[in-house]
Amino acid sequence: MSRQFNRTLITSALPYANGPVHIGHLAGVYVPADIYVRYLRLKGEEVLFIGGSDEHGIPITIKARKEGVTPQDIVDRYHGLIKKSFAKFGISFDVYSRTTSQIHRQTAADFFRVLYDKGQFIDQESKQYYDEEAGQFLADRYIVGTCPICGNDRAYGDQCEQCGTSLSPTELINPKSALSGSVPVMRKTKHWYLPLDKHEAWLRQWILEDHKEWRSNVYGQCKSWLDMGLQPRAVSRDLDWGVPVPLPNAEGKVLYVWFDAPIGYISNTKELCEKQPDKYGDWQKWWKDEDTRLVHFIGKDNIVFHCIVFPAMLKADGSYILPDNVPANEFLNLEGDKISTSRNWAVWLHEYLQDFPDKQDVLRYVLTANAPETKDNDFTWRDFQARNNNELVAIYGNFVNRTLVLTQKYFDGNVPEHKELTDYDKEVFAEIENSKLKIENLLDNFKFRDALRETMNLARVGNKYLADTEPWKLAKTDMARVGTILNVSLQLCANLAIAFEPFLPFSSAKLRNMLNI
RNA sequence: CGCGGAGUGGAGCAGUUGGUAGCUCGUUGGGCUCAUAACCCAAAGGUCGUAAGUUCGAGUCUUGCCUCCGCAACCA
Repeated sequence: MSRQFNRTLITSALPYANGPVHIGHLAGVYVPADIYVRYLRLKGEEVLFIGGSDEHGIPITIKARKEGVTPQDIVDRYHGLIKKSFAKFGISFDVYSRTTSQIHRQTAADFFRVLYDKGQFIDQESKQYYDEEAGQFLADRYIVGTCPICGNDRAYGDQCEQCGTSLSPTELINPKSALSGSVPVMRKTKHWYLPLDKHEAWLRQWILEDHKEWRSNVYGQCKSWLDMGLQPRAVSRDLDWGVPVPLPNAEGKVLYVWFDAPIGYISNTKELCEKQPDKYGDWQKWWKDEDTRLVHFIGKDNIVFHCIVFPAMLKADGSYILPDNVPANEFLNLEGDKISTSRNWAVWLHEYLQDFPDKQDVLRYVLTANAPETKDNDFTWRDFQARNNNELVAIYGNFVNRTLVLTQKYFDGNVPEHKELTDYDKEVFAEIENSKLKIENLLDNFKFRDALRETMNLARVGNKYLADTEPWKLAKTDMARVGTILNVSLQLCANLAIAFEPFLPFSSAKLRNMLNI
């Protein structure tokens, strides 16, 4: 865990391209990932930040069917919107691509083929409901019927939401397809499975023994799965939207999105490296060199896929490195209610950008200060306003403003030289150095909320310094001392611009511009 | 049914191996006036979801229960 690496590969969960992205996505995954990446870049480390849209899977086909357009239309629309939203918020991906790209389809198919040739899959026939009208097999979720326990007539094939009972589709009374409303029939189908049970032993050692430092939510979830015993997991689906299974006699079969999507991290890396080999080098050094540190930023709903399934896939191939950490966040609620795309209960990023143009840093600040790192948190507009007014503007903004105004007033905007330093002045510099160490330590441990608070404390030091030294009074008697005080304050501002850069990149750019650094 | 995470002053969060409960915001009072909806100082405010247990002593350990979120292997 404390070993040294030469470079870091950061991935952030691929957002599913069936809708726009909202503040929950930002708070849970993209802002923390971006802070971490910017921090590593500031330290001069070699780092790559991978993002992209997840564009396959059943829900996209259903949305397309509903709207009477093609799945490609749907993902084109949302991929564009999502990519633009992230760019506007300063999420500094080195690449943001998509799983419908040619290079991804090839990479995913090759990945499957390698595992197949190595005998890493088992295949198995099963019976499954088929919608003859829609012409496709139905996932449990898309079969609706009456719950045999409570009589709810809107129970799903996997679960009744009214009584909470988990069901199998065959238990439903009067099952109907959620797609067409027709009565589904049973059909035989064949699928390939990744036998996770065969990977259990090393997963157990790797996670439970070698990665005790993972966050408690992540570690606990993994332990739970391992203790229950892993089962083979299907990696293909009967669908016409996805990466075709690269085998003869596999018509109508595509790779399961959860097999396909994480490979997107690899194909997007490949795409970037092949486009700019001089800058990024060979993609394989990022995925197959033991000196590379791999970190996945995700939400809590993705833990099992990133900690168990994807590592098992990588291990089954044998030539890949495994993630060193998976800092998963919990969820963000909105005004006391869970965020929901289907109920349209969310703050959509593209709408925020319209309502609050050039206020990206404010949202980045609020979402980090209240990040759901250990439990679900609530986002409220009241809190948003309070944090902006009372913290961001009042503490940080005001300190910078005070310093600049005083410098303008007494030294025509030129940086005054400092004379002899008092103990207090030296204390301020010591405080800067001390904060730097603390902030770095917190960021190294993915404690972004605490790191931001510590950074804000440094701005507090500045306000207190001005209040205590009172340069506006000294201006009448001792201009040299005033110069020293402002010199110290300006240096503090410069350090704040750097310390805040990972959190508030737009503000820092502005401040550096003002300070001419 | 099961498994994981969480439940700490008005709000949001910390609380390392058990030993007088901390931080930010808000509130109240004071100071200051260079400053952007200011800043600085001080105070009030919590028997740590609940019931029991272990202990000289528990927010911190054990057990039961309640609430919220996630997972539960074909939603992503």
